[in-house]
Amino acid sequence: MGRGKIEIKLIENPTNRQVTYSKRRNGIFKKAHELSVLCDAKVSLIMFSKNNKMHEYISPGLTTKKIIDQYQKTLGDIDLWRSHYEKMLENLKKLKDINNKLRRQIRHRIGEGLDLDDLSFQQLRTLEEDMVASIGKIRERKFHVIKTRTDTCKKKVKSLEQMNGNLLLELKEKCVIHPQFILHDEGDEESAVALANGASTLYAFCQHHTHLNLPHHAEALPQQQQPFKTHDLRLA
Amino acid sequence: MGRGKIEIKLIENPTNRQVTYSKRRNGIFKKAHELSVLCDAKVSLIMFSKNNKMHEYISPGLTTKKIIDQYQKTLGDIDLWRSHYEKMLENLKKLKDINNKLRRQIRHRIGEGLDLDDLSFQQLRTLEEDMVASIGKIRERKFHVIKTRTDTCKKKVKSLEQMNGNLLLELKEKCVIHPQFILHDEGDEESAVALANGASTLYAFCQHHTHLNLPHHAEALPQQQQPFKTHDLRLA
DNA sequence: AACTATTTATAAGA
DNA sequence: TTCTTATAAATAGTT
Repeated sequence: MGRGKIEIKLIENPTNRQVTYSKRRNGIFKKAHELSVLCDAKVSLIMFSKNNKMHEYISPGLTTKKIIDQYQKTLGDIDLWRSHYEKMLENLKKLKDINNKLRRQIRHRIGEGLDLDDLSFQQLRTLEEDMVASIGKIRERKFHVIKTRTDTCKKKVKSLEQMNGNLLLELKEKCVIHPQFILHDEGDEESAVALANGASTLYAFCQHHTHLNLPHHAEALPQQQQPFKTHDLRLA
Repeated sequence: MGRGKIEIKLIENPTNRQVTYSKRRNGIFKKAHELSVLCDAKVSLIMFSKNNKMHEYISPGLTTKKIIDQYQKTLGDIDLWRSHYEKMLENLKKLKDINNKLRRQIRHRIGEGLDLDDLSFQQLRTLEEDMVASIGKIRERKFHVIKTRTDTCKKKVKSLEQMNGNLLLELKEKCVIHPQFILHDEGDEESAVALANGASTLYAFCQHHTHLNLPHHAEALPQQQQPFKTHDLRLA
């Protein structure tokens, strides 16, 4: 169809080839569209020119993805992507199931009414026993934590007592050698002595530093270790 | 191009449509092939007829997969598949995270040593309090279950006692009116009396029927209600 | 890109 | 479906 008949073989002249590509591409797109409309067919036409420029036609109301999906469905399960995709879907489903089971288990352990309803008596007993054992372990750990912190605190108190005692002695010595260093504010010296004796103000420091949140009345107690001991008992 | 000009709109007559589809499909395939050869283009042409019959043309030496891959590469990240795929990967990751958190929560509640290590003292206390409360709820439920079963069992015992009493009376009456019905086997009559008195054999039935799994020594107890009561206490 | 002589595609009919 | 054929449409070569 043209001034002369042509042989169907590669057009060597690049310009000619490009022109022909352009013309025929339009022709084929037009025909694809006519086919879509006339026969209500789904058509996907993708092409790449020799210089890899892409052009596509797709029937109205469709996406290339839809066509390709249908294509792959038609060809069957050879498609790698699809199987990969479906494996992921399966995986997703499994994870969701496991999640639900875990949630249910937690709700059982929390003791949520509706969820306990589907446990048998025997299951309830087992659950209870489990939980008692678990609480035991948690308490053990709790005691371990508080023991460690108490010990650390005690050590700090001792070292501070020591340090303060030493400072006090040094201060007194200095006062003897250089009387001009004697403090005029008696209050200051009193508190220094108090510190050296391991007074309760040290507890305030200790509490603040370790975030133990002891009950307030504990600050008034004179003995060093008692607050922790009573606290321990209260928690047990 | 034909005997008459046609309007480009759906061909209503199915036969005509099918014929046109067939002819034009061949035409378009021929053109696609000519384009491939003349211009060394890569062409993928996939179509589905109205009745979903598939036909495809692909340039010589290519596969549809190759074309589709190139198509997706060209479209780059707009690609629906890829984004879908990546969304799924994200989803998968999230689910796994949730899973791990749930597992960790359970391990905390079970009291697994290594996992308790990363809880603070305050967290341990809260966890312990939670668990005590949960155990309370579980016990409540357990008591409710056993109460229901005990009640049901009691009712059954009563109704069976009643029934057996009645049967025994009826039997005795029959023996008076029709002496030929007197049983020759004394054992049978004895067990009938025993049943009427609500003997322990009823417990055997009751236990089997309700799956209470009472401790064996309970069968020897003479009082009706004691087994349940002691069981209750033992569990509490 | 536009023109146009020719080839090609195809609608309708058989 | 396939063949035929009149006619519409596409396009090769030219401008």
